[in-house]
Amino acid sequence: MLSERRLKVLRAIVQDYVGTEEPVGSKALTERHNLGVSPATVRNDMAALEDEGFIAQPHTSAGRIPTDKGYRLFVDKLAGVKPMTAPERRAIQSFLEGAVDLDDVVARTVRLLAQLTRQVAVVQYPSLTRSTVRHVELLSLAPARLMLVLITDTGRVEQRMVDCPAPFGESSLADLRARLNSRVAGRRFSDVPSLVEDLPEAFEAEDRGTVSTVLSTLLETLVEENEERLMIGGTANLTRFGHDFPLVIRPVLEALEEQVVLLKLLGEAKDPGVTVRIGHENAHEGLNSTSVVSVGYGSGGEAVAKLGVVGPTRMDYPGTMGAVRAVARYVGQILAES
Amino acid sequence: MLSERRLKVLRAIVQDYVGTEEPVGSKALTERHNLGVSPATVRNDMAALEDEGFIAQPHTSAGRIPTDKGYRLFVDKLAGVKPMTAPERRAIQSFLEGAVDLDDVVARTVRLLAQLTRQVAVVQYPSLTRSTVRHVELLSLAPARLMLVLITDTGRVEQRMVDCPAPFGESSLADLRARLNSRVAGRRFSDVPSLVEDLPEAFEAEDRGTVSTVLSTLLETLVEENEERLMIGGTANLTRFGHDFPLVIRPVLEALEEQVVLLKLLGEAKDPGVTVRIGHENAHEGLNSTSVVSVGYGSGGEAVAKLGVVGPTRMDYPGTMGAVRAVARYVGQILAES
DNA sequence: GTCTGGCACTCGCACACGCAGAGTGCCAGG
DNA sequence: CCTGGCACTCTGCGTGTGCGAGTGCCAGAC
Repeated sequence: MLSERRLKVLRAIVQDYVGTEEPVGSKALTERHNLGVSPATVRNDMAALEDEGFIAQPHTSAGRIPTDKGYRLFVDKLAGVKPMTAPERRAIQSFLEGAVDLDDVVARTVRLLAQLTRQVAVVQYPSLTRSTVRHVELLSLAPARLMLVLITDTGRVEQRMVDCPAPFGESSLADLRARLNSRVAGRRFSDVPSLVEDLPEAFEAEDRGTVSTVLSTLLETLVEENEERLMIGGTANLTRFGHDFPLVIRPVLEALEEQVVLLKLLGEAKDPGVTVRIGHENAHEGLNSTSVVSVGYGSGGEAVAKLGVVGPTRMDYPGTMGAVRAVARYVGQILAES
Repeated sequence: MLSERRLKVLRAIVQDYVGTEEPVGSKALTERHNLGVSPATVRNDMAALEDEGFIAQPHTSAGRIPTDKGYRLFVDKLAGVKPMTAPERRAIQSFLEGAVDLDDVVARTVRLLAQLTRQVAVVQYPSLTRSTVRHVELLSLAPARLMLVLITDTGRVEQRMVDCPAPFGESSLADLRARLNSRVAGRRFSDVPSLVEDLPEAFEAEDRGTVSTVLSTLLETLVEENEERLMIGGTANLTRFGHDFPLVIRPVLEALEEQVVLLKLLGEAKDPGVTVRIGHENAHEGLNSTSVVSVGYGSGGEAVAKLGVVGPTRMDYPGTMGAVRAVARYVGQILAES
């Protein structure tokens, strides 16, 4: 077990390194933090921390930098979440309040997060699978062609074309529309399949084919996981990454373009609060030199999607976690209101 | 006026520089292109080209690189558009054919363009202002709250909440829906305002307020220029930009995040064919070291939106122009079919 | 007139060298 | 267990030098 002072040393190293981006040595440490001991003592502590794998030196006779494991300890034990100041909160709120629709909410959230954290922001659209149906609309485009429009409680709209096996009359259409809505409106997506199962039976034989087609299209839309979309922003902040540029940011940019990767990344974080994944804790190789700070957000009490930021492992964890948490909270409020 | 051979020299310089990314000297030129003259002669030609401002040397006694003006001449006079090969065309087509909805078409187009050109791809969503209305749907969410859904011929769906000044009955709603659609379905957006102008008069006094509100919301949606969206991709290709990294790509990334900037950029290109804007021809400062190759595309004969790529001024113009043109053509086809 | 070969010149780049500064590990003493 | 001291090891930086690529110009050939 590490002594109290060694933990303090680790914390000081992380803080200094995050601030200066340069390996920190024993002398600088004692000067900037009043640890009450001499550099030599700190050196011993550092040697111990290095043995345990919390810090490392890039080259012999250079200062130390934290390892992923060191950051992990720092995040878990040594640092809290830095809450936003009152002016910051007000700024967040007023920035988000101007949004006119869901796209706009997401877009503003991305910009906001990117600006606050000066990192790359990722915001997942409120997920279909966990939200509820507000309305299902059916439009007749041609005798045997319908358009299915699904509206969710988060304001998201999905539409699909449906080619009917047989022409479908206006009255049947109105009937189906009414029945469908009375059953599924306000219900959770996951409940929909069982709720509409027996619906075709209520129709004439000639219409059943079409009804079934409509229903299966609806179900497809609901479960279509890969339709989960997200928006990213603040990629210009990657240029702040470090000095050894191209090699580091290339894979990051590539990973960011693979939405599947990002969705998986966000999805893996099961923690109800703010989740931090540091360096190699991220499964994707291109993100091995980054940390991902994410959190769920939702319109009601429950989380329906994730948002977060991607930045260098050398980041201001307390500040970033505070910003991410605050933004998630306010986005939730905005979504609940609309 | 420049002699024929001098133009050939310029062309050779551009081609070599694009290939090698290094300043090209007189000796290398005569070796790689059979110009039929000696290096000394080429040197004289190069001096002339430099006097005219088509090429420049980064440092005394280094080779020459083309200037923006040089690239301009190259694009205008010296190079054609390199058509795609048959296999490439097939690949484009089959890649785009799998798309399920408009978002997917745009997303696939972006990926495709980025891969083909190895540059940053930008695709504007089919613009509202030039397309036609397929259907307008009105849903009652609460006694005095409606949702307006607008579906365009390009498959785009826009929705807006409408708060009514007074409760609005189901029958009035059905009436309004029917009247609205009979007037505007299939019409161009620009014609809609005059077509619905007198619509409130057909309703009872108590409903007129709501009808007017709905109409103004509809018109707002139609003209809302800033709702023009676009998708970008292939930003990882920026890492191929050059050696002097951060300084160059930082402003480019920033410009790419400003959708307004990009939309203006695409909008400025009035040419019906492929438009190329080189270096300082781009108004935005951050893009002064990039070239933008863009073209309009559309579902019918007419262009409804733009797409293009952003890359270093040192790019393969014929190939890029070919790829952009080909992709635009096939996207147009796909949109027309759906 | 135009092209060519030759020649002297200019730079940028890569490499070696040396030096200062920061940081370390270790040890003996408080 | 902490501290001061000491010898050692690196990195980074500035300087100097040689090499090679490329240029401009000029006199002569076609």
